[in-house]
Amino acid sequence: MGRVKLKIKRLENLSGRQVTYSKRRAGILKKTKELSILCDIDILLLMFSPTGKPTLCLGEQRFVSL
Amino acid sequence: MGRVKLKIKRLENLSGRQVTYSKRRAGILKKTKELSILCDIDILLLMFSPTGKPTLCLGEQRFVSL
DNA sequence: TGGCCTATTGTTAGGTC
DNA sequence: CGACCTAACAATAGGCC
Repeated sequence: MGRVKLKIKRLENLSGRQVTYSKRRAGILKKTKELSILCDIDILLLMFSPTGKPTLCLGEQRFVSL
Repeated sequence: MGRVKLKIKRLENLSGRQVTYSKRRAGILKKTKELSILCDIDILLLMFSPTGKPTLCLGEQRFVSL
């Protein structure tokens, strides 16, 4: 999606990785929460930003960025 | 998306939850892998199906359904 | 359950502030 | 870094096998 189609390979630019990370992280967190509610299931999601900052998501609970 | 807009609330029908789980799980797993590759980061995703079957995904590695 | 199909709605790249 | 905008492209609900 987006104005241009991205090839799924490592983005060479750090700032580009951070911007893409922030945007896509929001989308994945949203889908994760929706799935946990729709299907009434447990989901654990832990990811680290390109600079190492962790984000933890436990189902429909508010996600925690440490 | 889809033919009809779904309200984000628990699906009352078990078979419906399983079908939705299967379809959306595939989408989330895809996005998780893309993000780990694009941004060169670590991601851990663990989720349980409506019947309790776990799926573990570690970044770009092939996901493991136990 | 899983794959295919397609109308519809959702996500996001690039840019600006 | 986050919020907002919007054109493009992607995910998916429902249906059928």
